[in-house]
Amino acid sequence: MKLSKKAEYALRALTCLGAPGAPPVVSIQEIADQANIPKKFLEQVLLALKKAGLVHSSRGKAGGYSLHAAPARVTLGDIIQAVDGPFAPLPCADATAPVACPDCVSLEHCWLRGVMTEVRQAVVAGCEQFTLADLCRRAEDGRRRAGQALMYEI
Amino acid sequence: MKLSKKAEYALRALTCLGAPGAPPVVSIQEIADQANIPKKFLEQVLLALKKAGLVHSSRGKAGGYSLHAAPARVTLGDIIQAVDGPFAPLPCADATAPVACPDCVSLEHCWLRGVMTEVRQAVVAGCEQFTLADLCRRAEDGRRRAGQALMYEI
DNA sequence: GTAAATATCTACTAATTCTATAGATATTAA
DNA sequence: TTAATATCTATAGAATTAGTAGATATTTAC
Repeated sequence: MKLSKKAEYALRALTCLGAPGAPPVVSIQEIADQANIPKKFLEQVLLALKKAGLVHSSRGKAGGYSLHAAPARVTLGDIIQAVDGPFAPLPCADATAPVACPDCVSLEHCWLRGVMTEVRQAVVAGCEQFTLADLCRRAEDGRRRAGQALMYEI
Repeated sequence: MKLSKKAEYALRALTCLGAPGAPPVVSIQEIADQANIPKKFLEQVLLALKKAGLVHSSRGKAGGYSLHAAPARVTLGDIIQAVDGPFAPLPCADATAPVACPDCVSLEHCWLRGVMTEVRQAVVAGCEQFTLADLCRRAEDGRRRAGQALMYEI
Protein backbone atom coordinates (compact mmCIF):
# COMPACT_ATOMS: atom_id res chain seq x y z
CA MET A 1 0.00 0.00 0.00
CA LYS A 2 2.78 2.36 -0.87
CA LEU A 3 3.45 3.90 -4.23
CA SER A 4 6.87 2.77 -5.40
CA LYS A 5 9.43 5.20 -6.76
CA LYS A 6 9.22 3.41 -10.06
CA ALA A 7 5.51 4.09 -10.24
CA GLU A 8 5.92 7.67 -9.11
CA TYR A 9 8.57 8.24 -11.76
CA ALA A 10 6.38 6.59 -14.37
CA LEU A 11 3.58 9.00 -13.54
CA ARG A 12 5.87 12.00 -13.68
CA ALA A 13 7.39 10.87 -16.96
CA LEU A 14 4.07 10.16 -18.63
CA THR A 15 2.52 13.45 -17.54
CA CYS A 16 5.66 15.04 -18.89
CA LEU A 17 5.08 13.42 -22.27
CA GLY A 18 1.41 14.27 -22.17
CA ALA A 19 1.76 17.85 -21.03
CA PRO A 20 0.08 20.43 -23.24
CA GLY A 21 2.70 21.90 -25.52
CA ALA A 22 5.12 19.04 -25.06
CA PRO A 23 7.15 18.15 -28.18
CA PRO A 24 6.11 14.94 -29.95
CA VAL A 25 9.31 13.17 -28.96
CA VAL A 26 11.22 13.71 -25.71
CA SER A 27 14.58 12.16 -24.83
CA ILE A 28 15.29 10.37 -21.59
CA GLN A 29 17.66 13.14 -20.67
CA GLU A 30 15.01 15.79 -21.12
CA ILE A 31 12.44 13.86 -19.14
CA ALA A 32 14.97 13.24 -16.40
CA ASP A 33 15.76 16.95 -16.20
CA GLN A 34 12.21 18.18 -16.33
CA ALA A 35 10.79 15.62 -13.94
CA ASN A 36 13.79 15.42 -11.65
CA ILE A 37 14.36 11.69 -12.03
CA PRO A 38 17.73 9.87 -11.97
CA LYS A 39 18.40 9.24 -15.63
CA LYS A 40 19.61 5.66 -15.43
CA PHE A 41 16.70 4.67 -13.27
CA LEU A 42 14.30 6.39 -15.63
CA GLU A 43 15.65 4.22 -18.42
CA GLN A 44 14.33 1.15 -16.67
CA VAL A 45 11.00 2.76 -16.01
CA LEU A 46 10.55 3.79 -19.62
CA LEU A 47 11.56 0.36 -20.82
CA ALA A 48 8.84 -1.16 -18.67
CA LEU A 49 6.33 1.35 -19.97
CA LYS A 50 7.36 0.51 -23.50
CA LYS A 51 7.02 -3.21 -22.86
CA ALA A 52 3.49 -2.52 -21.64
CA GLY A 53 2.71 -0.60 -24.80
CA LEU A 54 2.18 2.73 -23.13
CA VAL A 55 4.99 4.58 -24.86
CA HIS A 56 6.80 4.35 -28.14
CA SER A 57 10.49 4.95 -28.59
CA SER A 58 12.79 5.91 -31.42
CA ARG A 59 16.55 5.62 -31.41
CA GLY A 60 19.33 7.66 -32.85
CA LYS A 61 19.81 11.36 -33.02
CA ALA A 62 16.56 13.18 -32.31
CA GLY A 63 15.21 9.97 -30.85
CA GLY A 64 13.29 9.66 -27.64
CA TYR A 65 9.93 8.70 -26.25
CA SER A 66 6.35 9.56 -27.01
CA LEU A 67 2.98 8.42 -25.76
CA HIS A 68 1.71 5.43 -27.63
CA ALA A 69 -1.74 4.73 -26.23
CA ALA A 70 -4.41 7.41 -26.05
CA PRO A 71 -4.15 9.16 -22.66
CA ALA A 72 -7.88 8.83 -22.08
CA ARG A 73 -7.66 5.08 -22.47
CA VAL A 74 -4.74 4.48 -20.11
CA THR A 75 -5.61 4.21 -16.44
CA LEU A 76 -3.56 4.81 -13.34
CA GLY A 77 -3.82 1.07 -12.73
CA ASP A 78 -2.30 0.31 -16.11
CA ILE A 79 0.64 2.54 -15.34
CA ILE A 80 1.35 1.16 -11.89
CA GLN A 81 1.04 -2.42 -13.03
CA ALA A 82 3.28 -1.77 -16.01
CA VAL A 83 6.20 -0.95 -13.73
CA ASP A 84 5.42 -2.85 -10.52
CA GLY A 85 3.78 -5.95 -11.90
CA PRO A 86 0.21 -7.07 -11.41
CA PHE A 87 -1.79 -6.19 -8.32
CA ALA A 88 -1.89 -9.30 -6.15
CA PRO A 89 -2.14 -9.16 -2.36
CA LEU A 90 -1.34 -12.86 -2.36
CA PRO A 91 0.03 -15.13 -5.10
CA CYS A 92 -3.29 -16.98 -5.10
CA ALA A 93 -5.22 -13.75 -5.63
CA ASP A 94 -3.55 -12.80 -8.88
CA ALA A 95 -5.99 -11.87 -11.63
CA THR A 96 -4.48 -13.83 -14.48
CA ALA A 97 -2.01 -16.36 -13.10
CA PRO A 98 -3.00 -17.39 -9.57
CA VAL A 99 -0.70 -19.84 -7.83
CA ALA A 100 -0.82 -21.35 -4.36
CA CYS A 101 1.02 -19.43 -1.65
CA PRO A 102 4.25 -21.04 -0.37
CA ASP A 103 2.80 -22.23 2.95
CA CYS A 104 -0.63 -22.93 1.64
CA VAL A 105 -1.87 -26.46 1.43
CA SER A 106 -4.25 -25.90 -1.42
CA LEU A 107 -5.36 -23.05 -3.54
CA GLU A 108 -8.97 -24.25 -3.51
CA HIS A 109 -9.51 -24.38 0.23
CA CYS A 110 -7.78 -21.11 1.01
CA TRP A 111 -10.33 -18.91 2.73
CA LEU A 112 -8.23 -15.79 2.30
CA ARG A 113 -8.15 -16.08 -1.44
CA GLY A 114 -11.69 -14.90 -2.02
CA VAL A 115 -11.23 -12.05 0.41
CA MET A 116 -8.02 -10.85 -1.16
CA THR A 117 -9.43 -11.19 -4.62
CA GLU A 118 -12.18 -8.76 -3.71
CA VAL A 119 -9.72 -6.39 -2.11
CA ARG A 120 -7.67 -6.51 -5.28
CA GLN A 121 -10.71 -5.62 -7.32
CA ALA A 122 -11.41 -2.65 -5.09
CA VAL A 123 -7.87 -1.41 -5.62
CA VAL A 124 -8.13 -1.86 -9.35
CA ALA A 125 -11.43 0.00 -9.40
CA GLY A 126 -9.91 2.78 -7.34
CA CYS A 127 -7.06 3.08 -9.82
CA GLU A 128 -9.29 2.91 -12.86
CA GLN A 129 -11.10 6.05 -11.84
CA PHE A 130 -8.15 7.97 -13.18
CA THR A 131 -6.87 8.10 -16.72
CA LEU A 132 -3.58 9.47 -17.90
CA ALA A 133 -5.57 12.32 -19.41
CA ASP A 134 -6.88 13.15 -15.92
CA LEU A 135 -3.38 13.04 -14.50
CA CYS A 136 -2.00 15.33 -17.18
CA ARG A 137 -4.80 17.78 -16.53
CA ARG A 138 -4.15 17.74 -12.81
CA ALA A 139 -0.42 18.10 -13.30
CA GLU A 140 -0.98 21.08 -15.56
CA ASP A 141 -3.34 22.57 -12.99
CA GLY A 142 -0.79 22.10 -10.26
CA ARG A 143 1.88 23.80 -12.33
CA ARG A 144 -0.39 26.72 -13.07
CA ARG A 145 -1.34 27.16 -9.45
CA ALA A 146 2.30 26.97 -8.40
CA GLY A 147 3.14 29.68 -10.91
CA GLN A 148 4.49 27.62 -13.81
CA ALA A 149 7.41 26.82 -11.64
CA LEU A 150 8.29 23.22 -11.48
CA MET A 151 7.77 20.49 -13.97
CA TYR A 152 8.81 17.92 -11.43
CA GLU A 153 6.61 19.02 -8.64
CA ILE A 154 4.47 16.14 -7.65
CA MET B 1 -0.06 -3.95 -2.90
CA LYS B 2 1.11 -7.09 -1.19
CA LEU B 3 -0.16 -8.50 2.05
CA SER B 4 2.72 -8.55 4.53
CA LYS B 5 3.54 -11.63 6.57
CA LYS B 6 2.69 -9.66 9.66
CA ALA B 7 -0.79 -8.97 8.35
CA GLU B 8 -1.25 -12.54 7.20
CA TYR B 9 -0.21 -13.83 10.61
CA ALA B 10 -2.51 -11.34 12.30
CA LEU B 11 -5.42 -12.67 10.27
CA ARG B 12 -4.58 -16.27 11.05
CA ALA B 13 -4.14 -15.51 14.74
CA LEU B 14 -7.38 -13.58 15.06
CA THR B 15 -9.43 -16.17 13.22
CA CYS B 16 -7.84 -18.68 15.53
CA LEU B 17 -9.07 -16.73 18.55
CA GLY B 18 -12.47 -16.24 16.99
CA ALA B 19 -12.97 -19.80 15.79
CA PRO B 20 -16.17 -21.47 16.97
CA GLY B 21 -15.33 -23.61 19.95
CA ALA B 22 -12.08 -21.82 20.68
CA PRO B 23 -11.27 -21.48 24.39
CA PRO B 24 -11.71 -18.00 25.85
CA VAL B 25 -7.98 -17.55 26.33
CA VAL B 26 -5.28 -18.92 24.03
CA SER B 27 -1.54 -18.73 24.64
CA ILE B 28 0.97 -17.51 22.08
CA GLN B 29 2.38 -21.01 21.93
CA GLU B 30 -0.99 -22.51 21.10
CA ILE B 31 -1.73 -19.93 18.44
CA ALA B 32 1.71 -20.43 16.95
CA ASP B 33 1.18 -24.18 16.78
CA GLN B 34 -2.35 -24.09 15.44
CA ALA B 35 -1.75 -21.35 12.91
CA ASN B 36 1.78 -22.37 11.97
CA ILE B 37 3.42 -19.07 12.81
CA PRO B 38 6.97 -18.54 14.17
CA LYS B 39 6.34 -17.96 17.87
CA LYS B 40 8.69 -15.05 18.44
CA PHE B 41 7.41 -13.25 15.41
CA LEU B 42 3.85 -13.86 16.52
CA GLU B 43 4.67 -12.11 19.78
CA GLN B 44 5.29 -8.89 17.91
CA VAL B 45 2.15 -9.27 15.88
CA LEU B 46 0.00 -9.83 18.94
CA LEU B 47 1.58 -6.89 20.70
CA ALA B 48 0.62 -4.68 17.80
CA LEU B 49 -2.90 -6.04 17.83
CA LYS B 50 -3.09 -5.38 21.53
CA LYS B 51 -1.85 -1.84 21.11
CA ALA B 52 -4.62 -1.32 18.56
CA GLY B 53 -7.18 -2.61 21.03
CA LEU B 54 -8.14 -5.67 19.02
CA VAL B 55 -7.07 -8.26 21.56
CA HIS B 56 -6.73 -8.46 25.30
CA SER B 57 -3.97 -10.31 27.10
CA SER B 58 -3.45 -11.82 30.52
CA ARG B 59 -0.15 -12.89 31.98
CA GLY B 60 0.92 -15.69 34.21
CA LYS B 61 -0.03 -19.31 34.24
CA ALA B 62 -3.17 -19.89 32.18
CA GLY B 63 -2.58 -16.52 30.60
CA GLY B 64 -2.87 -15.74 26.93
CA TYR B 65 -4.84 -13.76 24.42
CA SER B 66 -8.49 -13.26 23.69
CA LEU B 67 -10.48 -11.08 21.32
CA HIS B 68 -11.24 -7.71 22.79
CA ALA B 69 -13.40 -5.95 20.23
CA ALA B 70 -16.56 -7.55 18.84
CA PRO B 71 -15.63 -9.49 15.69
CA ALA B 72 -18.48 -7.92 13.76
CA ARG B 73 -17.12 -4.47 14.46
CA VAL B 74 -13.51 -5.09 13.47
CA THR B 75 -12.73 -4.78 9.78
CA LEU B 76 -9.99 -6.26 7.66
CA GLY B 77 -8.68 -2.72 7.29
CA ASP B 78 -8.41 -2.31 11.05
CA ILE B 79 -6.37 -5.48 11.29
CA ILE B 80 -3.95 -4.69 8.49
CA GLN B 81 -3.42 -1.14 9.68
CA ALA B 82 -2.87 -2.34 13.24
CA VAL B 83 0.22 -4.28 12.20
CA ASP B 84 1.45 -2.46 9.09
CA GLY B 85 0.59 1.10 9.95
CA PRO B 86 -1.88 3.38 8.21
CA PHE B 87 -2.70 3.04 4.53
CA ALA B 88 -0.90 5.84 2.72
CA PRO B 89 0.29 5.51 -0.88
CA LEU B 90 2.27 8.70 -0.30
CA PRO B 91 3.17 10.53 2.91
CA CYS B 92 0.98 13.42 1.75
CA ALA B 93 -2.00 11.11 1.28
CA ASP B 94 -2.16 9.88 4.85
CA ALA B 95 -5.61 10.06 6.38
CA THR B 96 -4.73 11.57 9.72
CA ALA B 97 -1.21 12.98 9.57
CA PRO B 98 -0.35 14.03 6.02
CA VAL B 99 3.14 15.38 5.47
CA ALA B 100 4.89 16.57 2.32
CA CYS B 101 6.85 13.94 0.41
CA PRO B 102 10.67 14.23 0.58
CA ASP B 103 11.13 15.61 -2.93
CA CYS B 104 7.93 17.55 -3.00
CA VAL B 105 8.01 21.32 -3.05
CA SER B 106 4.69 21.83 -1.39
CA LEU B 107 1.93 19.70 -0.06
CA GLU B 108 -0.73 22.05 -1.39
CA HIS B 109 0.30 22.10 -5.03
CA CYS B 110 0.95 18.39 -5.31
CA TRP B 111 -1.33 17.11 -8.02
CA LEU B 112 -0.80 13.49 -7.04
CA ARG B 113 -2.08 14.00 -3.56
CA GLY B 114 -5.73 14.18 -4.47
CA VAL B 115 -5.39 11.18 -6.72
CA MET B 116 -3.68 9.06 -4.13
CA THR B 117 -6.11 10.12 -1.46
CA GLU B 118 -8.93 8.73 -3.53
CA VAL B 119 -7.04 5.54 -4.22
CA ARG B 120 -6.47 5.18 -0.51
CA GLN B 121 -10.16 5.56 0.14
CA ALA B 122 -10.93 2.85 -2.39
CA VAL B 123 -8.55 0.49 -0.63
CA VAL B 124 -10.06 1.29 2.74
CA ALA B 125 -13.53 0.69 1.38
CA GLY B 126 -12.40 -2.59 -0.13
CA CYS B 127 -11.03 -3.68 3.22
CA GLU B 128 -14.05 -2.52 5.19
CA GLN B 129 -16.29 -4.89 3.32
CA PHE B 130 -14.96 -7.64 5.53
CA THR B 131 -15.28 -7.94 9.26
CA LEU B 132 -13.39 -10.30 11.50
CA ALA B 133 -16.66 -12.17 11.90
CA ASP B 134 -16.73 -12.74 8.14
CA LEU B 135 -13.16 -13.94 8.19
CA CYS B 136 -13.82 -16.39 11.01
CA ARG B 137 -16.82 -17.74 9.14
CA ARG B 138 -14.80 -18.18 5.98
CA ALA B 139 -11.93 -19.80 7.84
CA GLU B 140 -14.34 -22.24 9.47
CA ASP B 141 -15.86 -22.99 6.09
CA GLY B 142 -12.45 -23.62 4.62
CA ARG B 143 -11.57 -26.01 7.42
CA ARG B 144 -14.81 -27.88 7.00
CA ARG B 145 -14.37 -28.23 3.28
CA ALA B 146 -10.78 -29.37 3.73
CA GLY B 147 -11.99 -32.05 6.13
CA GLN B 148 -11.25 -30.39 9.47
CA ALA B 149 -7.63 -30.79 8.68
CA LEU B 150 -5.59 -27.74 9.12
CA MET B 151 -6.04 -24.83 11.40
CA TYR B 152 -3.29 -22.95 9.67
CA GLU B 153 -4.43 -23.41 6.18
CA ILE B 154 -4.87 -20.04 4.69
C1' DG C 1 7.27 -18.46 49.15
C1' DT C 2 8.81 -21.11 45.35
C1' DA C 3 8.28 -23.02 40.87
C1' DA C 4 6.33 -23.12 36.47
C1' DA C 5 4.00 -21.06 32.79
C1' DT C 6 2.99 -17.24 30.74
C1' DA C 7 3.34 -12.28 28.47
C1' DT C 8 6.59 -8.28 27.60
C1' DC C 9 10.59 -5.85 26.21
C1' DT C 10 14.98 -4.70 23.78
C1' DA C 11 18.15 -5.80 20.67
C1' DC C 12 20.00 -8.06 16.92
C1' DT C 13 20.55 -10.91 12.53
C1' DA C 14 19.14 -12.58 8.09
C1' DA C 15 16.73 -12.26 3.91
C1' DT C 16 14.48 -9.83 0.50
C1' DT C 17 13.09 -6.05 -2.17
C1' DC C 18 13.69 -1.51 -3.80
C1' DT C 19 16.48 2.17 -5.60
C1' DA C 20 20.19 3.64 -8.06
C1' DT C 21 24.54 3.36 -10.74
C1' DA C 22 28.07 1.62 -14.19
C1' DG C 23 29.59 0.44 -18.42
C1' DA C 24 29.21 -1.63 -22.79
C1' DT C 25 26.43 -2.04 -27.16
C1' DA C 26 23.14 -0.99 -30.92
C1' DT C 27 20.75 2.40 -33.80
C1' DT C 28 19.88 6.53 -36.28
C1' DA C 29 20.42 11.04 -38.46
C1' DA C 30 23.31 14.50 -40.08
C1' DT D 1 32.20 9.00 -39.54
C1' DT D 2 30.57 11.29 -35.68
C1' DA D 3 27.41 12.50 -32.21
C1' DA D 4 23.26 11.71 -29.99
C1' DT D 5 20.30 8.68 -28.74
C1' DA D 6 17.98 4.11 -26.85
C1' DT D 7 19.01 -0.68 -25.01
C1' DC D 8 21.04 -4.26 -22.38
C1' DT D 9 23.35 -6.67 -18.45
C1' DA D 10 25.24 -6.51 -14.31
C1' DT D 11 26.05 -4.85 -9.84
C1' DA D 12 26.14 -1.96 -5.70
C1' DG D 13 23.85 0.38 -1.94
C1' DA D 14 19.88 1.33 0.92
C1' DA D 15 15.74 0.31 3.04
C1' DT D 16 12.31 -2.70 4.53
C1' DT D 17 10.60 -7.00 6.02
C1' DA D 18 10.98 -11.32 8.35
C1' DG D 19 12.68 -13.88 11.93
C1' DT D 20 15.63 -14.92 16.25
C1' DA D 21 17.71 -14.45 20.97
C1' DG D 22 17.77 -13.62 25.55
C1' DA D 23 16.50 -11.22 29.59
C1' DT D 24 12.54 -9.56 32.54
C1' DA D 25 7.92 -9.10 34.64
C1' DT D 26 3.57 -11.22 36.09
C1' DT D 27 0.43 -14.59 37.64
C1' DT D 28 -1.29 -19.03 39.32
C1' DA D 29 -0.84 -23.22 41.75
C1' DC D 30 1.25 -25.85 44.99
